[in-house]
Amino acid sequence: MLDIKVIRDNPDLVKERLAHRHDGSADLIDEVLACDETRRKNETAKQALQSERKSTSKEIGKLRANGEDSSGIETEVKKIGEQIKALDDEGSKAAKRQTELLLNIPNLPYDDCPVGADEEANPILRSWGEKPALIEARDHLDLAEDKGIISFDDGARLSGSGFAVYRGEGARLQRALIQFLLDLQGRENGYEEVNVPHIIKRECMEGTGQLPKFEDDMYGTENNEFFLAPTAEVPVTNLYRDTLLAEEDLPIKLTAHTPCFRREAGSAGRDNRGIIRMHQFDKVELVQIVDPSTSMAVLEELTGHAEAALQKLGLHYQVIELCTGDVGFSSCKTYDIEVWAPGQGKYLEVSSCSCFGDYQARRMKLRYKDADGRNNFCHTLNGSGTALPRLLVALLEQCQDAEGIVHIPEALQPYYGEATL
RNA sequence: GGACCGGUGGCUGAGUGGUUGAAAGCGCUCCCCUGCUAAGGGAGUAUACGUCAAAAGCGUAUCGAGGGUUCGAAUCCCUCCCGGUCCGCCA
Repeated sequence: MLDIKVIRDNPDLVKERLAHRHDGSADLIDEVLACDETRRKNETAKQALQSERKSTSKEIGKLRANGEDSSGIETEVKKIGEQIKALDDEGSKAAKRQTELLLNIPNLPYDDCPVGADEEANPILRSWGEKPALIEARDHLDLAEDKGIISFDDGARLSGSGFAVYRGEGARLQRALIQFLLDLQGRENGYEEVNVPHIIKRECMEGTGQLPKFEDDMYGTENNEFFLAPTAEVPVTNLYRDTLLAEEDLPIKLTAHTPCFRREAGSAGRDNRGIIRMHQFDKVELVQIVDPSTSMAVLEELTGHAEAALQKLGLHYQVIELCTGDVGFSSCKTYDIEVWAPGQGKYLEVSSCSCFGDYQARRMKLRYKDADGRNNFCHTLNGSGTALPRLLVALLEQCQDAEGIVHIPEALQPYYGEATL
């Protein structure tokens, strides 16, 4: 969440930056400030009374020890106690409201973030590779059906729409991609591979900013105490929730393969052909926890690591930057990597590489002690590894030949074991 | 799931209602002494928030978490969480 001190000190700047998001969040700032003021006023008054109670209570102790009468002071202190309680109630009401508001206010877009209203305004930064020359690219659904590798009927039988079953070579191909990605990021790029629970506590979801704002998009269990992870970013980043790191521990680099579960409420019909948008999909994630001074450089590095996977596979892609109106709730700066899907005739987002600044770190109390012994909030970065279904779409559609044979990229062959599918 | 025992500062560990934010030891930091493969002496050693232009200072809170009792709680009561051990169950 945003630092209340920053809001307090630069309310106009905060409002101006939030206004670029076009989501109404800037309007909440005045109420936050009002709560903050009430809270602090009450706290100061309360502390003065507590101080009085403390010293007077000690007097009582002395009087009693000497066998003297203390009933007069006792009623006095009791009154102070009641006043304290009243102030406390009012103060904590303001504090609660303040937190509630802050949890619903998004991160400030970084100051070099391109200003724009929506995704139409996202600039394309670069592209890599060439669109494969194909007279008529077949859709991944055609290819998958022909080869019998992905079944939506099976998925529907088990779980309904939005679920798929990968069979035979399809299951194996996806597994090969996962291992390829984990080895690339783990062994070559120096990330620690972790295997984490997929069912996680509410506080984890709040830590990384999925809750309370996006509760409807999550699968919950048991009175919404637990949630199915919508992305590995949640459990992986929360590994360090409420911890104090040493400066030399940074950066922490983690990679994980997990399934991701999303309700995708309200997104029916949008980009959802085939396996492009699923309720459950696999992903290989990258997370770095870094010293704030390095976070922008790390974002570039992280994006490079995600790009490296596509380059090794020889898949054509482009990198765009999200403008202020499109950048995610917790993110202050985001690059999206979009891979070319000829069967769809468009680019598909496979990786979203974001810097969250200290926004998540504040929510989850993730700090480090610097060389001067001061505690600071870390910056968290999440270079979304790669969404497997979309990668699979791109691979099938880009690597097909005129006969519908899919030529497995060389880098993947050791994992898949065949040259064609 | 059941039973019992625990959860105190970086660590070990005192402390069962009144100057205890917390003894002692260890560790760590700084200083002093000492010419030698070591020892001794001294000082310091949590975090958050509030107050302040800021630092210092001051104040408040924090002894797993949250409630309660009380003039006053690490200490008593309730709920929950976590750990250990034993039993049951189990991929």
